[in-house]
Amino acid sequence: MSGIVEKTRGLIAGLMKEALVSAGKKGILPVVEAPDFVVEAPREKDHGDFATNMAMLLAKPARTAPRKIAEALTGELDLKNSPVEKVEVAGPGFINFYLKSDWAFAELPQILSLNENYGRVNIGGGRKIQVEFVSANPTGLLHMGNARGAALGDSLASILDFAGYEVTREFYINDAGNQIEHFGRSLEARYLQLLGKKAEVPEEGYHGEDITDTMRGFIESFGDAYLETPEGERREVMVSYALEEKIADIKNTLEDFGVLYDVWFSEKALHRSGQVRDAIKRLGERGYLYEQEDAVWFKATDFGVEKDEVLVRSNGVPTYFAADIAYHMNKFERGFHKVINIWGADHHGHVPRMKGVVEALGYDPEALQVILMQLVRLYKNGVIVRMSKRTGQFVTLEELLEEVGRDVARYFFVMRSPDSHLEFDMDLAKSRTNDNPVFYIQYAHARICSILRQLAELGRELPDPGRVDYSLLNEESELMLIRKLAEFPEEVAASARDMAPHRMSRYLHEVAGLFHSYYNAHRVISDREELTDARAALACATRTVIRNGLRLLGLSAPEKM
RNA sequence: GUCCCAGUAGCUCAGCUGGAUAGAGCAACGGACUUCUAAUCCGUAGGUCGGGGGUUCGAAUCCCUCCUGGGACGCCA
Repeated sequence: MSGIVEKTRGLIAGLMKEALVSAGKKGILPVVEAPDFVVEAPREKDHGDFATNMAMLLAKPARTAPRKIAEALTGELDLKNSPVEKVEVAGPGFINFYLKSDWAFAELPQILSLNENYGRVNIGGGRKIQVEFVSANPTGLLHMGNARGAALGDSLASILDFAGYEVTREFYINDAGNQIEHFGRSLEARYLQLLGKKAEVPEEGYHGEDITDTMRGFIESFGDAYLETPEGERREVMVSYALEEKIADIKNTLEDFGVLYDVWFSEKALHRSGQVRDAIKRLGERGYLYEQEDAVWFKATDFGVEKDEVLVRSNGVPTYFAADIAYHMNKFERGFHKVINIWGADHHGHVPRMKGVVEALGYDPEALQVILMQLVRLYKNGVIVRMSKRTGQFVTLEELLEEVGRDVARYFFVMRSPDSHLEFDMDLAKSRTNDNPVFYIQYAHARICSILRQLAELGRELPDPGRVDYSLLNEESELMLIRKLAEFPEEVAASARDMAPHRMSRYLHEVAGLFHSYYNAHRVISDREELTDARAALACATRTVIRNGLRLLGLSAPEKM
């Protein structure tokens, strides 16, 4: 399950701990607890394959200069039966480990035999985890911000799944509340207008062309049958007709984007089933509610939030917040070990009070993790495109997919940290040239496929991974590539731990880069049969890692470009 | 006014649970296609890590403060 890099790291950490104990016993160093040291790959290749900062961390508790400690520790290291070739003390007190060049070879047959499962790790231990993302208002089309959330959430879910969690992808449908009221009035107005009556879309309503389109379809089915129907009833019919259509559209668009949900959760259902009422009741029983000016308030200030929050308005209608509380109570009742929400940064004020609610309900607030993404700025022809809902002017996910395609769109959204304001350069995204970073990775994959095709044409079968002489892979670029490939399982674990898909996109870019360099310097297919076998195995392993990584990001791995 | 995010090469961004000489892509400049796909590679150049203080063996990373940009502060969602 764990790769050679992790094993070796653990082995070195073990050796260091033993050396520390040994030095303590002999009185070379004071007896001290092992500090929280790291064993990591140094940036500089000259600093060895692994390095540890243990000696520097011991300086204070052992009251000794770090270099002196390092010398003492290296003297106690028992390197028999280990892949370590040489150890050096360097810099302010680092201990650098230089390994035998074949130390990572064992990973290659692992990659080849595990194939599409290579990189799976088990930090999740099968625990249930939920990722709720997009959850856009079902009253309109998906915009660039939703698209970012979709790419991010889906990739994160895939990564968590690969890291050993049981993942549920969920979309919360806001099909109740005020905006549905506005939605209904907007639909009604368009309906009346289309039938030649006088009507106005309310100021706070929905002015987009899509609303009109929807009502055109409605009229095709029902004609003017609802002209005389009482307003309330009429709007209800229209809302339910339009929601069905809108939600289907959203679902389809997301599917085109490669995003499939396990659960579509209706807000309205929370109200109908009484869960909103139950959640409020539970908060009341636990003493976190009070009444003031006919409204029911949640004591958010008990949880360090600036202000208390209204749950039930003075007119008796629960707020959005109340429904959200019921929703989260429902999530935790379903037994999720962790609940991840992906929200736009404009909702950041909602985070502390939501965590407060989770605690008030009796759950661990840390079990709720919110990833806030900053806004997307769209550039077209070098200028920023202002997107505004009021004017109905924004680039939809549908349009984006038409213009740049799924792979490019998804890659652009996950190549940046959610914390950064994402600059989406439409011209760059549309370019089919080497400016576009997406193809760099895919091209490496396609190149490998091409090599393997040629081998097949030559009638050469891929060697049995167990029978390859990997020691023939002794070029510098080969060793670097192997090492990078071997880091894949750790990269999966780190991406899951940090909830950071952009780590994966960067990693894949590095793998592709190492392969491209290698490709340009050395030929895989040669007349040396053994060498060809070894290099073909390496190429094949590279393809596996790239393919698995691309899959986690929801990108295709083309065999030809 | 309070809070959140960001400020790192000309541009877009990594790195931020403190570690060695701060990285990548693009753009610029100079090279490499009779050889497995040049959507590639090799090389050169490019930096007061927003400013200032502090913490310590060591700070892009932690703390304080100021500046700039974006966002949030509703009985909206």
